[in-house]
Amino acid sequence: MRENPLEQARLLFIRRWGEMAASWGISRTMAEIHALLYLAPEPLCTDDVMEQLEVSRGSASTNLRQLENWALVFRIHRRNDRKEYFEAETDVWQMFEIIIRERRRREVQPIVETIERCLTLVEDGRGKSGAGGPADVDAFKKRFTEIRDFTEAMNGVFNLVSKAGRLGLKPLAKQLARLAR
Amino acid sequence: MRENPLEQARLLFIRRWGEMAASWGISRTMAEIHALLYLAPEPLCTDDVMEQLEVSRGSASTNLRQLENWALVFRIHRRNDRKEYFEAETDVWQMFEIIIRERRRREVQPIVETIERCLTLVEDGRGKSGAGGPADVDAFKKRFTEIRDFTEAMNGVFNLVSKAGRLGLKPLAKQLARLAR
DNA sequence: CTACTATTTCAGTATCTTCTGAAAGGTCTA
DNA sequence: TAGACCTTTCAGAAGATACTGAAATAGTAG
Repeated sequence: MRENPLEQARLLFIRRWGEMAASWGISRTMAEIHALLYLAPEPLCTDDVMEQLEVSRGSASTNLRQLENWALVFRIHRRNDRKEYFEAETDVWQMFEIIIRERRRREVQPIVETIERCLTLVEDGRGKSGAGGPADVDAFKKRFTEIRDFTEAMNGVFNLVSKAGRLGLKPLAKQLARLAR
Repeated sequence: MRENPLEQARLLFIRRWGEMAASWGISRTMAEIHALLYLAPEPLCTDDVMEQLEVSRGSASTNLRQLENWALVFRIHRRNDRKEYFEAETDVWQMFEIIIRERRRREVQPIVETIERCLTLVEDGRGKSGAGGPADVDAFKKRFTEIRDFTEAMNGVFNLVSKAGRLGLKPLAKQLARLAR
């Protein structure tokens, strides 16, 4: 079984998916479970996950719950079976949209708000005593403004790619042209 | 000094920038140093960094070195001064390009190569004994192919945004239209 | 060459994250 | 209501990451 090429591919992918996620600040085990389910031809139960990835019941439960909260994994109930089964979202563009939307909300929004606040503070500082000259104020304002403009542009790009990316480059170009008008 | 609005903005931004980076798998201190230098009106030396962020000499040295390796920070030498000073890249789009290019190389490329390898393995598995039916082979192939197509599309988007993003949406649309043709 | 100044390295430590395993909690059936 | 079965929770353990502080290294001027 282990030297079966399909099985090799499966294990290799799961391992690397976990490593990539880990380097982007997502728990390795959570990503491995996601990969396992992404490749599974049918829903798996908690014990399947525990067995295949060699993790404890607690870890499997917690990580499956998190994946469910992200809407990357769905809980499936079967008649005459008390167990819960899990199935992954398999639309890659949908996965992308979910991940970007959530991470933006949790991990980018705070800095965006902070920058707005900083711009307000900088304006407050203009002409205040001990605040450095107007040159300093302008320098700060420039730096903050540049970051804000960048985040706004990226925001637009991601929204667009989420919406039109799956359709290919042509519709993406069309949408973008409309936005740029 | 602490209640100076400019100073408040500076400290707030440095703190948040570090937090955001930490949640994306980049060392908090490294990001704080980067933010400190990004806002500094002129180059700072190691002792400035140690003092302002309250970190040890070892940490300052290591993190500055890393930022230099990323080309997000430059080392400056002054005549009649043995000390080294540091200055940040201040072009936000350039920062973006550097970060994406490096992280792609280090943390995305491995999974891309793995997927290619998986697709090869899957083809090897076709018709092999114990490998599951052709239906299984096709299912695996589909999942891997979808991820590969996605990564290729994203690759294109990032290259494009790196090149044309700073120019605004219009040139971006123009470039994209050319690509899509 | 020596003294002086600045930078790098690294073993030990601290901190943060994630996992484990077992107990507690839920839910269904007889 | 008891018993079977499954899931969740959480205190303690393990592991990963990053920091500290001091010794080693490197470079420069006299």
